[in-house]
Amino acid sequence: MKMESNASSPQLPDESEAVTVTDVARLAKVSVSTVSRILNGTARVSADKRSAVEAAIRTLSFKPNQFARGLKMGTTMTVGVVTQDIESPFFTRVMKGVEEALSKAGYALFIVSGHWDAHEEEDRIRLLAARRVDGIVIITGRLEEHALRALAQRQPIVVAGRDMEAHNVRSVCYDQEYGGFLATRYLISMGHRRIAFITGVKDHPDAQRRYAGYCRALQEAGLHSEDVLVQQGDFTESGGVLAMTRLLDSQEHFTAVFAANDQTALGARMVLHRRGIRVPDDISLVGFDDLPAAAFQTPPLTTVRQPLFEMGAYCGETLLRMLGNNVPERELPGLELVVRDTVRRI
Amino acid sequence: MKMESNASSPQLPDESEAVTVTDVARLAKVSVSTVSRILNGTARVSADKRSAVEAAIRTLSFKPNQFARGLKMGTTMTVGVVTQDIESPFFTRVMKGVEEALSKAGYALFIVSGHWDAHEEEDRIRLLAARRVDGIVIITGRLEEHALRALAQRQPIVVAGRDMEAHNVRSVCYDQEYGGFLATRYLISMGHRRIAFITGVKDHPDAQRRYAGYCRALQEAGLHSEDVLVQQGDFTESGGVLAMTRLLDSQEHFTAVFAANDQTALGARMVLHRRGIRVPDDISLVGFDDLPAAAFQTPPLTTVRQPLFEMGAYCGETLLRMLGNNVPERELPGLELVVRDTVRRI
DNA sequence: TTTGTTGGTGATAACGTTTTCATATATGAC
DNA sequence: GTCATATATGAAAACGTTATCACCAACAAA
Repeated sequence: MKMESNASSPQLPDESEAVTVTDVARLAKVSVSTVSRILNGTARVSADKRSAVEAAIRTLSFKPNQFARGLKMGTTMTVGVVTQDIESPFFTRVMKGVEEALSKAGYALFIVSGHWDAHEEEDRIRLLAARRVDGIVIITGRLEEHALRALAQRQPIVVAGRDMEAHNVRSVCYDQEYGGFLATRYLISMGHRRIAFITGVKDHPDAQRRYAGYCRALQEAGLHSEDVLVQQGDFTESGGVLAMTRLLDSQEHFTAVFAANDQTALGARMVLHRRGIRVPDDISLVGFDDLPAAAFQTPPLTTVRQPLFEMGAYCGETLLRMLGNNVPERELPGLELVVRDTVRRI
Repeated sequence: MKMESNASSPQLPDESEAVTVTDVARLAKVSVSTVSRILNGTARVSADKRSAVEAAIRTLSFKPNQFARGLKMGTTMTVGVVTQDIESPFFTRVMKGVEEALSKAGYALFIVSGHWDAHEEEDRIRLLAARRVDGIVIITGRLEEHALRALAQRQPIVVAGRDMEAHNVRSVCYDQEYGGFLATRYLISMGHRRIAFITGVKDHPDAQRRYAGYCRALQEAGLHSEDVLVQQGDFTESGGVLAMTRLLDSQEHFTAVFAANDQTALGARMVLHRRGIRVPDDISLVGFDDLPAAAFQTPPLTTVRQPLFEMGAYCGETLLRMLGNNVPERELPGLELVVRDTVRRI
């Protein structure tokens, strides 16, 4: 059966459906110009012709060919979204915000993934450019600033999770240092003194800033950070598993762990459970991001909330404005500590 | 600053970059036909002209306009993917598989979301059709079969998580009834007799099939399903919370819960934790899907694994074949029980 | 020399829109 | 009744590609 249908259709199923404005015009007994005018509301036409055309459009179920339109108008009503991992809850949360803002305005989204590889990322962005997208939203990419600047000559770019200003480039980001500070200060306020830290991806700006916040909070409390309590993670669950294992095996004493993001915290949490160490009774844990899943952990995870969805929506709306749409600027909520059940007072 | 740049650019940043084949032809001192021939390898051209054209393309950094090409050729090298929730781990796992298969073959992905609303879903699919995508992958949509059949006249469709056969339509799905059976039989084999079930979205075929499997396993063991132990869920965490709460409040006795998917299980798990009920010591729990997060729950969740990524890749490759590409057929692994730590023998 | 057969090339006609320009008709002012 | 002025319409020219056709060499076969 599969073979049969496979062989039988050398893909011309739509040939019967090649309905164009000319067909509509012919059926409605008007010129193509008139049809186009009605389609775009670009001039007034008499009521009778209008209804005739609308009827024709309906009976033929005509949809204007976006390619022809894009070719003629130079605008594609399409924007590209660049992510690193189409599956990561962090990225999808932001993407959902972007989608919300843009699809409402009639834009379609090309979603491409750089898979954390700068080379692949650049490649994908080129693909977007070749498809003449009207704009691009990049979610914490790995591209250099100058590359971004060059890209921005073709179409406006908004980048989330980075701080840069250039012609045709806007950016949104939260104060990651402050977030790290917030989490650590909270742990200190709950009586913790020896606080371990599991870092994010090496060299990633966000990871570095959160670490800086951790250090500052320690310092302001008269404590000092100890290298032996800082372990390298990579923003993934399994990275958290590895780091937590090293921490435990080091035999160092600590009463709390601050993980650079929620996924890392989840990995760490699992190792603790495996070893029979209770959270928060034996060790306290705080994460970062407040992913939707954080609230459903056992126990629910205390974490620093980044309004990711709002950030995505903000990006989308900013792009819309750069594209000439009139969208009001959105108030962006800040970082905020969400206290749940993984920290104990000692 | 924002105002300034906002006002200054009524979006014509690429006007300087409007380089076409004509420009290339002029610079290389050949005709546009020759340029096109070189671009597509559609006929042989002399070596000297070829190198001249290639040099021109490089110096102008020319990228053929996909719109013009699409208009002329009727093929867009674009496929649409329709999901219900761009953020749900279930959908993103499948999507990642689709992306893997298709982007490798040079296709770009339009990703749209129906938000669980049949009306919106149809609307989005129309949008895809207007953009003349070469094919569509639908992940467990809500559309009626006849609507799908109509859509398939325009372009080939592959639908994941449904079982239907039609002209220009392929489908992949797992035996959900068997999955439900597998989970329930396992619980029975571990000595459980009173097993609660939290269902999925009402009327959703998968949800119904899993329930059927649950009933069959019970029956084959000489037990019978009791309505009071079956609670309505909706495939989300909060649905699981609600259902579990009702179950507990009903004062019915049961020793195990089978949740219609992992997200539901997570919600249920949280309620149990809140009430001080231990898993698996007091109550056993099994989920469905084996989402990446399931392994990182505490304790790690016993569940029925659906190879979602593989299913997505299979869909992508099937579509590729329907589009005339020569891709070998992939062996699709079946459902499988993944035993972790949330079920206790009694 | 004539005739056919290549292999390489350039004009030019599509593809399906939107937009400009010109034209016909109706409306009013003198 | 003539002239200006809207108002509605259609013909035709883009947009940037690819594909068809026709052409011109060059060369082999007669």
